[in-house]
Amino acid sequence: MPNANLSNLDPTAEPRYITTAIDYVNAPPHLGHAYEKIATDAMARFYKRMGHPTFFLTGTDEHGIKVEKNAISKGLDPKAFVDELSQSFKQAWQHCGVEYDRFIRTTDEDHYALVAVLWQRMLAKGDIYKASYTGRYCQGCEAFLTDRDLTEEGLCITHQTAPEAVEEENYFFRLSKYKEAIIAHINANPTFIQPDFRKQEVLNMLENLEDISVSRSKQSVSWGIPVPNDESQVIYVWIDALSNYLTGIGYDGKATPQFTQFWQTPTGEPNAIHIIGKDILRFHAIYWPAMLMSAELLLPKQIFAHGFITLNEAKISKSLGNVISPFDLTAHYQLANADPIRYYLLTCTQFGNDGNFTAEAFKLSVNADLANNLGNLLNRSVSMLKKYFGGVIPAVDPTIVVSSAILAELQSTDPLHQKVVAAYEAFNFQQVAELAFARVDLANRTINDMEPWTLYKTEQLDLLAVLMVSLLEALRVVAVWLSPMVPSLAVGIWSQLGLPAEALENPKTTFSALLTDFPLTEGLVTNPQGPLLPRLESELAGAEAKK
RNA sequence: GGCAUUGUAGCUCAGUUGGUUAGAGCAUACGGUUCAUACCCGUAGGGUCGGUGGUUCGAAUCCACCCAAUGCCA
Repeated sequence: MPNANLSNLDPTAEPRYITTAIDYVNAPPHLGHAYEKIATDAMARFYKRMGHPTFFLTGTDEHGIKVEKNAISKGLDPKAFVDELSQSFKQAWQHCGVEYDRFIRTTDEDHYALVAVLWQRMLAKGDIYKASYTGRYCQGCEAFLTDRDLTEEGLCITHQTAPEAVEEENYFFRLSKYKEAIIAHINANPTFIQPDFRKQEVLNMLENLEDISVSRSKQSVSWGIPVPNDESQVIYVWIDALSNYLTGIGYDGKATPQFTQFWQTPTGEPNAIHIIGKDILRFHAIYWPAMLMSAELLLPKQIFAHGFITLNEAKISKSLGNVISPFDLTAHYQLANADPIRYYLLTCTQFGNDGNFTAEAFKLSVNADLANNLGNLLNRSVSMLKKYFGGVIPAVDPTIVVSSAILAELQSTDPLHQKVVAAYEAFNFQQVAELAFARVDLANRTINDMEPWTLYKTEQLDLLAVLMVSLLEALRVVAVWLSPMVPSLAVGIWSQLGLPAEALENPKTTFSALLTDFPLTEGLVTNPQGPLLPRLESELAGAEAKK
């Protein structure tokens, strides 16, 4: 039995609770949804490799008028409708190698229970009160519209008409009460909101803060969690959706062990890291902390607002008809797995800024880095080992490594490993790749400089052996470093090196274990399997053609 | 209109507290190599660091103003 107190003594045992936003199940997942899940997955994998007890939550947001309308228009019960769509998100994440610890749905039973508990606690605190609300009512929908249901021009998406202002009685949350406390918290915790420039935006938003409506009448929206003790009202999106982070970590209103470990720690040290899109920063940086303060719970450690992925510089949207799914891309390029997509999305931009996907840039990036530099290095290295040493790791003379600075560097992990870790900690996937590929480049350069084919012909087998092992060692380590970003490719490298792929495949095997416990020892039989990743030659025929 | 962010080679970006000839990757041209996925290695061209004016012995780096793009707020 692990002892919670003992584990607290080890800094690497500090828990990490990392979450994505939950996606609204109105349409199937596309590249934009995938971007956030992949980045969060890479971070979760990184934390696990660092030895942190880590919990990675993602899921779907399933209530609201839009889902209700869509279900009805398809002749489906809302639950049946969301069951299907939610499933499509799960499948997409499996396809993308996104390995979450829980997939939460706002229609989950335990979530209904927690939302009711939370509501009553906020109510008891005096933070929820009834008042009249002026909503935007659409005649066509026969319902009040939310921000989600409106176009950028403020028109109803389904009917393209302007909604009329109608008054109804709703419950309100005393958001304004927490204004000063939130400002103080943001100022006292400089990394609470990331990237830095978003912090000022939030402080700006806080200047004019009003209470928010947190319920709707049942006549306007029936598909939602009912307000406790008031059958006429349904809980509106904020409390329902944001509290998924509490349900997801096993909170039921009482201090469960999991909740105590990952959220409400005895030390008061927060662990939760919310990865969200920049469009919902307001709700996470203001509404959510206020709700948590009201419920007297700890605030998250950090809220990271990432940018959007555009497609040929255009926003991905159904109305533009440029929606591409991860499935479309892997099918089109006949990819064995989604790692090339993961690699491109993670490195095409600094995490936090917007990124752009184009077929050309995708092809260049994947071919140059993954196929040419990395894949070809593996291929040429294991091929030479086969040719020169029958594919078996030879004995090496340790004095040769010491006397050759280049070979020593190829086999070293310090200080590069520390830099890789620092880059991950900073969500800087670009830099992780840059550092890993510096090692790949060094290996390729060394091959050219030392000409192993000449060493073979001139029978300098001792030096040749050290060179070959140094090259394979560089590959072994690069695979470890890149494994949070491109897990399948990393496993492919280890498998060709004859190393136990299942050790690398297991997200909980730590960096230190991977680096030290699985050396390339004399007699190890490698397993050449041809190119790690074929070069992408085909052009993306166009989103519309793929549908 | 208010508050911010960004503007560095064809493209994507690094440039720490101001200090030697402004860097990387990709792309382009030429050369080399042959173990390898027409790969890899090397060399070269290419930038008045958005503009103007200041501070300084010295500014991409600090200050002021202006221009452009973007985000949030109103």
